[in-house]
Amino acid sequence: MTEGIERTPLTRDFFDRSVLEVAPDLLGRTLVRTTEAGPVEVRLTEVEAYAGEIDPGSHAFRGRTQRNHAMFGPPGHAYVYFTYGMWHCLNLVCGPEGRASGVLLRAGAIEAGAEWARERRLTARNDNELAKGPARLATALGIDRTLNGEDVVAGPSGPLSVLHGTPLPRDQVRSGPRTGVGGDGAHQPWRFWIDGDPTVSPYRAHAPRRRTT
DNA sequence: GGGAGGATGCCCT
DNA sequence: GGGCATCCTCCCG
Repeated sequence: MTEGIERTPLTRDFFDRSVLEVAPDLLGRTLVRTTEAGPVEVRLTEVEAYAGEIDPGSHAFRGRTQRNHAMFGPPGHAYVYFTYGMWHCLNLVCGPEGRASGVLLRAGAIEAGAEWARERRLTARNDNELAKGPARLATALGIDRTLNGEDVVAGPSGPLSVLHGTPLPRDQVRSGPRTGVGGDGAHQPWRFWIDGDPTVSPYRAHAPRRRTT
């Protein structure tokens, strides 16, 4: 049982950088969610960068609103949103403060507390599917809007924190277009994932929804 | 394994 | 009232 740097939290400075630096650097890091049920740990395998008010794909593109205000706050905090009437997704706010940039956590591998994750993700056919997709990741970790604005670098005793995890060789990082982003933001290669990892979610290009009667 | 379509509620215009 | 940084089921191969 080695107590090395792997188990120490990331610092505020880690997040106080450009989102395009932070996003790939989050791969391989450990996200810890602590509830009364027990802690669940996930090793991040897929993320997407959202560059705030200059990014047509970002929730902050049209400025500050009641929903997205957490993105405009200091880096190292959570931005949790509710979507499609059913799902939550988790972002980590990056610097500098006021730019409203953030990283969407899209997928990961459950490394501890899998029994709690399985209880929340009854439709998962195997453990690779527990956190394969942003809403699945949030569900597996029991994340909802009560965590919006939560400090994730305050320390491992909080409800949500990010640890150093295992360093990832740079040549294992791949990048490509973001999933589900259309319009002017569609072609930016701001999705990052670990090459060949079985927990990375399938890529789906943005498709406009057809009208339903 | 993959494409189509429905679910479902909140936010913003 | 339209659209959503999605997921699940059904159906086809």
